[in-house]
Formats: sequence, C-alpha cells, structure tokens
Amino acid sequence: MPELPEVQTTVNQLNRAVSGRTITDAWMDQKKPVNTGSNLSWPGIRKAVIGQRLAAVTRRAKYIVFNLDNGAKLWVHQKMTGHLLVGRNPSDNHGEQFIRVRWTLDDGQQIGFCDIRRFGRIILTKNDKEIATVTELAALGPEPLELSREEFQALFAKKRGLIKPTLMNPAFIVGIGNIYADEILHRAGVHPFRPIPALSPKNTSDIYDHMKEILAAAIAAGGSSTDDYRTPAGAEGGYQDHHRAYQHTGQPCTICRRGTIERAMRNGRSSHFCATHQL
DNA sequence: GTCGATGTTATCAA
DNA sequence: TTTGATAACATCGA
Repeated sequence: MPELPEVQTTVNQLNRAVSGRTITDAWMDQKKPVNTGSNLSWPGIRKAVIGQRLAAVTRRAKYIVFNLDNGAKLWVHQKMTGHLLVGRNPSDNHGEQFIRVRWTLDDGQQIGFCDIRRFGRIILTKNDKEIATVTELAALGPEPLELSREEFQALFAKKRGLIKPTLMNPAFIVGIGNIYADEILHRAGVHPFRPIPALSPKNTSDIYDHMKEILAAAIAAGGSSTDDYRTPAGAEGGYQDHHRAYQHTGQPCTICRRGTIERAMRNGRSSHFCATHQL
C-alpha cells in the first residue's frame, strides 16, 4: 500500500480494533518471509512482542507503529503492495494466500500482514533511544500534516532538484508517493518536473494548501484503492473516485477544462499531469 | 511464454 | 549535491 492517507486509515481502524489487546502469538511464513532489516531478526521480534499489550497503534511517515506497553515499538512498512488486515479470519480480495505474517491477540483476533511482492519491512525498536540507530527511521523528514505554511516554504529555500521527486523523497517530507504527488501538483497547477528554484512563493503556498486538503480528504474517504490496497477490514478505500490526474491519461482536465491529462515516464515512475495548466 | 507496468525506498554510481 | 539506475519480489494483463 502506499501513502499517508492509506496508512492513516489503516492505523485508525487498527487502533480501534486492537488497542488494549495482548499479543499471544506471532507467525511468519518461513518460505516467503518478510524482511526484518538489520536490527533484529524475526525470532527476536517474535519473542519481544509475545505477551505484550498493545497500548496504541500510531503512524510515522508510512510506517504503522504498534506501541507496546513496555516502551518497545513494532514498525511495519507496507512498501508497494503490503497491507494489514484484522479480524477473526483476516483476509482480503486475495483471500489468505499472501498473508506472510500473523499476530494473534488474546481476544481471538489476528492481525495479518498481506504482502504480495514482499517489499515490506518489519522493525522492532526496544526503546525510543534505539530509533536513532536505525537508519531508515532516523532519516525520516517532517510530517506534512504537522507543518506550518512557513515551515513548509522554508524547506524549499536551499533545495534544488525537481518538485515531484522531491515531494516524494521521505528525507525531505514523508508520506507522499506517486498518487498524491500527481494529485497535489495537478491542483496546484505546477508541472511535476519543474525545478524547485523556479517555483514562486505562490506556487509553494498552493502546493501546501492542496497537500493539506487532498491528504485530509483522502483520509476521510478511507484512502485510495487503485489496485491492492484494502482497509484492515478488507474493504476498498473511496478516494480513487476523486482522483483527477492519477490514471486519468487521455481524459479532459477537470481543473482548467482545456487540456488533456498526459502521462510521462521518468525514473521508472509514471507521472500524470495537464501540460495546459501545470507550468 | 514474454513484456511492461505497479502504490516504495535504500543504495550505489556517475 | 543531485540524479538516475538498480535492486529487493510478485502478480496481472496485454
């Protein structure tokens, strides 16, 4: 799965479903394991979580964070095709086929990690001090929904490079991926490959406004299901119906009503935009 | 059977 | 410093 709104939707639903419960067992498919990083291997993670109570489920960047009673945190990154499911028999449109990891809870529910391509990652930190020692956690940039306009604009001050890859760079700002970068820039009227030094203060201000608005609306809609993403209950999100650029190639632009959405490949990723009003 | 595309991101080379 | 390619892996559809 994917981006901030999908992760936040997952976190909201999981938190409601499992906070206060205790983990009684943990299983990983040994033939198709999920990467645990260099910090602690699966047997260590398994041992560390069994018997622990889940105080709360929170989000940092695109990580789902299970906060355990003893101060340890279990971080799950879903990367491209992962998603977490919860219930007595958690499954999605694929059934149980791609569930690589299961955590069993004391009320009979399970949390399942469905990860088709197995790009996902599971990390355990024993305490908050340890977080700084884990490279991929220590390097995370600021949260878009917590930034003031001034802070957001200050980020661009010394920055070079192109706007879209930068918005998608988690060291610069977290949570924004290909879908939402396309949608934000489409509404803000900024071409995805525009160099940052060429952005006006109004451009960055517009990007800020649409970033906040689109992320909030997408969270409210339960995220975007363009392919594999499902909520923890196995349902589709609703925000894909509000996309105006992403996967709208060849369709009339609904912002300027003059152009047509085109698609361009760059760095192995596709970008969707309207060259008529995105300058 | 083959090819291309897919929502992520760390890493390494230029 | 920045960027671009590559690699992790698997599926689906043309």
